[in-house]
Amino acid sequence: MARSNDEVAALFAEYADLISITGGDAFRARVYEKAARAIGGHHADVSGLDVKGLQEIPNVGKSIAEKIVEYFGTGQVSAVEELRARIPAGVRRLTAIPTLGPKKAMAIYQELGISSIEELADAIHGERLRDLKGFGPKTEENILHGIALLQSSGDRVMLDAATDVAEGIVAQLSNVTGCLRCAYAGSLRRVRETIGDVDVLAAAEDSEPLMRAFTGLPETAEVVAHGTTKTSIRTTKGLAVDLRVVPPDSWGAALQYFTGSKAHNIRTRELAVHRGLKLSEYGLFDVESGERIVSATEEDVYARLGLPWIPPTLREDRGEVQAGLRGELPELVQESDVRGDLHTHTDLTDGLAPLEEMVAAAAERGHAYYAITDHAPNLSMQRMTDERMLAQRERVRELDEEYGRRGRRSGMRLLHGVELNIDPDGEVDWPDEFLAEFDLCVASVHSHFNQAPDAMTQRFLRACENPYVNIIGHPTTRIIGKRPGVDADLDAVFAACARTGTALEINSHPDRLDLNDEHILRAKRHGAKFAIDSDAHSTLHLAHLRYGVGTAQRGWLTTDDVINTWPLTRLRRFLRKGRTGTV
DNA sequence: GCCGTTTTCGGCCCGACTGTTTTCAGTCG
Repeated sequence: MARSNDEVAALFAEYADLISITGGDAFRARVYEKAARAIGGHHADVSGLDVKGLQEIPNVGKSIAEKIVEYFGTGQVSAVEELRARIPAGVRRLTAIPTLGPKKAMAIYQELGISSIEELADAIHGERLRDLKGFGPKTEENILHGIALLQSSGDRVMLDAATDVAEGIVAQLSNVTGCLRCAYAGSLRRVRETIGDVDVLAAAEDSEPLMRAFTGLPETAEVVAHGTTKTSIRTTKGLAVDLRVVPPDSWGAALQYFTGSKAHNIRTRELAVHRGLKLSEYGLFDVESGERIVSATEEDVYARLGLPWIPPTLREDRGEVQAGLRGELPELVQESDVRGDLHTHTDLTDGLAPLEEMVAAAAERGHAYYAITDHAPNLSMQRMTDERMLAQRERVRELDEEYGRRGRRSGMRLLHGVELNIDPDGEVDWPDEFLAEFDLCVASVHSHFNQAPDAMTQRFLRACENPYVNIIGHPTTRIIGKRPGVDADLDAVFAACARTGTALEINSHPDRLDLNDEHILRAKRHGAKFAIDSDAHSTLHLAHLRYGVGTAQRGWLTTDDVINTWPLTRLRRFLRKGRTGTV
């Protein structure tokens, strides 16, 4: 939808980086960063706006508006091109390494001529970096660690980026004449947190028109391999996409095969062997006669193996086949089960949209309830005060009345909450009296990520014991490919959450997905409850919930585990926690 | 380069942490 917004946002983010790297005005760089964020999160497509309309977007003034118009008119922005000409693209790539910012990247480039991560690693191993002013052995160590972290996510892309590409391609191929079915399979269909390449599957009698359409897609930058059953391309953004075309009657077996996981497929093939059958991407066959028994739908294939259809998010060989055989597959939580979002921001702190716009967008999504949880004062960069928070609450109450009046079907109730900061001792921003007035409190770690494990564990336990803390936000604080999760005794934390009635968040932002599937499985065994939240900082982020739901499914969660699938009365009871009569 | 209950110029988020330095620069959230 807002694809051109993303293009412009990426361009200005790059421009901001280039300004920083070349030692330009830091304030100017920040303005472009802010504009990039605002444009990326803007609801309307910027390609259709004129200079005047563009200037209505916060942090977009005359100069930036004109650059946007220039971009859509000429395909580039001359100011950006000038800086690009001065700095190799690889230098900017260096700043993706954690602990390596624009100043160090420029020093490395100017002094040693290094403009790629590989060259940098070589220079460190050759001990050439430590001669530079401001660089020492520890810096080298940190950079190497950062490179390892960066490469641990490899060439994998985030879930949202891969989903956008895959859905776009599926939509285009579905329109090709002769295409009977088209869907993406692979790790994307299983909603893994990062995606290596996208597998698209199509059913047709004749593969030729589909293959031709595929290699001719606007997003196709390079055709890596081209055949009648399989074609591989690389998109303009560098993502590898495979298209496989199968005969219509093989659809189910092929979809099952290409969805994986490998471990799940091995398990299902074993099951087939035990029954004198053979399972491949072409179908389920009788070994004796060689005759194909079923292959048209996944349901047929699973049923013939004595299994119910297994949701793709469970197909990781984590006991789903055994559970299926016993008829004990969980009834997984679905996106449509989610009644409300319990962690969202507005422009009162670091969100992009005003309260009214966020609430309207939430209502548009059909939520039955919605919580506003802006940051609290201890995250000093957010400039929150008691007065601002109370004024926001007034406005939330008014809006609640307005939206609540729309009745049971289309009405939405608003909760006024807060995202508290859990300090190194496990304390939060406000005293009990003030906290008691919120409808709910999310509490999260935002700093001091490197505390010793014992201290970190105590910090979380203390927060859980707080009778006003309802949800631990993005519990491990990891950022995929950038920052590992905190080191704490998570089992102790999960047990404390279960004991105290504190929910664990499944933060749906594609860069976080925190808790992840494995943590969810562990926490569920402790009896903890969960909240699937968007942590939206713009109206567009509200849609991220789908990724949180997918992650929850990978953790085998049902609606009983997820507090924001519950009716409001049951949710409110949970939010009262242990505090009734204790204060 | 943007913005305005500190308002059309002069600020702009700010404090902590780290590693490199002998008083600070760079990075991060």
